[in-house]
Amino acid sequence: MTNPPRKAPTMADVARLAGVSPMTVSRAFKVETSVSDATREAILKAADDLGYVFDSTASNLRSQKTNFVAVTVPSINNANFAETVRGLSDRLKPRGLQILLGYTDYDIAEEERLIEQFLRRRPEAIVVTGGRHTPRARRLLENAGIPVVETWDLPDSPIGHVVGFSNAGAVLDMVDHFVALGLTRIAFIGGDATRDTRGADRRAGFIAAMQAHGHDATRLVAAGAPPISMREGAEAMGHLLETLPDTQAVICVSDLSAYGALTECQRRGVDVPGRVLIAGFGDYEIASISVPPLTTVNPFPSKIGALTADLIIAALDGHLQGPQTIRIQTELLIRGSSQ
Amino acid sequence: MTNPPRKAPTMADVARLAGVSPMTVSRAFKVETSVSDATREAILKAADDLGYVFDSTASNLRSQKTNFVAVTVPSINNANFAETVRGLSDRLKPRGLQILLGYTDYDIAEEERLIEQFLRRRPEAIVVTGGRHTPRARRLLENAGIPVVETWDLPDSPIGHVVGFSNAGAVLDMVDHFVALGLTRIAFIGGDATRDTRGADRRAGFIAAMQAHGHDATRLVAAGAPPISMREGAEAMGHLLETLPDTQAVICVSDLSAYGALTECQRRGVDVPGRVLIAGFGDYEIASISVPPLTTVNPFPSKIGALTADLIIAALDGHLQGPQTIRIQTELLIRGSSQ
DNA sequence: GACGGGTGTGTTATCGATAACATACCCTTT
DNA sequence: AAAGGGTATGTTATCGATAACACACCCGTC
Repeated sequence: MTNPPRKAPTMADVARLAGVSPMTVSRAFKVETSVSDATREAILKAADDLGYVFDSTASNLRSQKTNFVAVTVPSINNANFAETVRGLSDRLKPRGLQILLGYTDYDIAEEERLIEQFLRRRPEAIVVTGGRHTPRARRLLENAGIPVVETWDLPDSPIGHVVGFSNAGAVLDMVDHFVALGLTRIAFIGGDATRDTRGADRRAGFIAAMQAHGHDATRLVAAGAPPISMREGAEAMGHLLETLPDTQAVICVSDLSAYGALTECQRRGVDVPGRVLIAGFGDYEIASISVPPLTTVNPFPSKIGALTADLIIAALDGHLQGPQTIRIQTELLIRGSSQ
Repeated sequence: MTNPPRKAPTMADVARLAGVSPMTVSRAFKVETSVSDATREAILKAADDLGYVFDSTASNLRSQKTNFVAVTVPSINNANFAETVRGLSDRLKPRGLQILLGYTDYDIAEEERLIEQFLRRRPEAIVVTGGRHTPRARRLLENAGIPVVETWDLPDSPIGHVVGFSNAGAVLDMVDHFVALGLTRIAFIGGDATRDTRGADRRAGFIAAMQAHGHDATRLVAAGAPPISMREGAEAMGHLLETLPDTQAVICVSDLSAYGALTECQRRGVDVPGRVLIAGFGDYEIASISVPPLTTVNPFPSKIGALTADLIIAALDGHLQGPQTIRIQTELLIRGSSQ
């Protein structure tokens, strides 16, 4: 926008100025290639003088390598997924791999579109969130010919690699905690099961656990379409307090809705944990800071990212025989909101 | 990873199967190109049968268009910046433009590296956060030959376009609010000025405003290196309450630290707003949900993104003569934490 | 001193799509 | 019926870097 639109210099221009062949220029821009120090220095100087900027698009085509890793997450505005992306990115960067990030808005049709877009860019690997996809998306991933990693879940029939945890299992632990406290009237606040599959798994885990204990598993509050955030949690809690005021404990699909629920109790003068116990999911920062702090589950989001990166690197190096499934052990964090 | 690693089919393969020339296949994959319905249908069918996936890398090189827009933000794990990215992305998507997102960790040296990486990929435009860059980064942007937009700030000497607001001005409004309430002992909690320049501008605005009113502008609590989040806000508030217990109001660099400060008061039994008033910045969701809700400033992050996208599209269409500066009007939101 | 191996550099062909140009055909207009 | 314009398709050359191969030179070894 700023400077005259003269045509950008190419390696050939740099080569001419430095008095070498284009191939030597190409080598000078890579690390660990055999170019003498003097030659490389002269080339980099020439490149700098010309204002040359390396052109990846040409490199990508010829070398059939883009150094992209495609990543799809449900939402970009979510601390949990952001931490996973950060974990991924930080560990891929030293390998020269760059993340191509997209969000699906919790919509598998949108995910399909995104996956197709991304595969056209010829990434070295692709990471998706969750194990539920459209049939076409699944086919695209299966035929992509690159490492595929499904995260944040343990799919029944994985496409390739998996780095995840049992959403249902984590909530089961949570229910056990409440039941051990002698509680029986426990509710679950979550979003539409059709969209957020991890949320749906958590709800399913809640129902299964309650039934296993022989307790009523019908105190389910639907908080609308994902993302379920603080406001939705507050509204759902208000609804719950009005319709089922004898509820003893509430498990929320995430810490954000749990925090919303907590504030709604505070606004209505309902003591937490005195009259109602509250728990969330995700170990967001708010959960450890709020007063009282929130009981939650830590799914180690950045660890998911880091292990996914390790898997990708191992796969690209050919160090993997078959598809790997890495199961993350979640941690139940009992805090003030439930004791 | 899943299927046999046979070589991926190209347009030539599709063309052969469909009985047309590669050029016609190319046309069939674009919208609004003259290909008969019958031919296009046959081509898409052939492509589907072969499992052909369009190869952008070749297209990018030949057409000299990548349809990338590069975007750098300080942190990916920040709701404000995430909303800006979302505003950008949602409006660029219909134009077929894809975002290449990277984060700098509030470090302009890292920003320089990122900008260089991104420019190698030949984006159509580049968006950066803030107006402070290394000299080399600035030079790279100036010579990139593509539209450049600086956001979230109003730089003194912009590189190209700007979509931002006055961070200092917004805090000035905030100080006026507190002074109008008759308060004089007002503190500011923020991070290291050297890294987060927007935070530094807010602090500078605080100092200038206090001095303009003739009040003491030295109640500055340093909360460490960015990102300054809830925990840092709580720690800083604890420090403040111990060292300057007569402080009447606290302005925090963001809502996250403001919320941390609020909870620290609650833990210590210090009434907000009874004994201390608190304000934040950014209008994060927590600010409207917390009890009491937080007084804050709405900088309209998604609007910044949307207007930036509009600017980019206009620039790419050649509808812009010179560099544009769009000034966002921030909104002061007076809430329970300060009244 | 002949040989083997490493290092630095050059030459040629190529990655896969598409811009630019060319052409054939059909339909309308006068 | 000839001219003009639009539509559908084909041909050729090219985007800019680099893989693959070739080769010259230097060093040490037996």
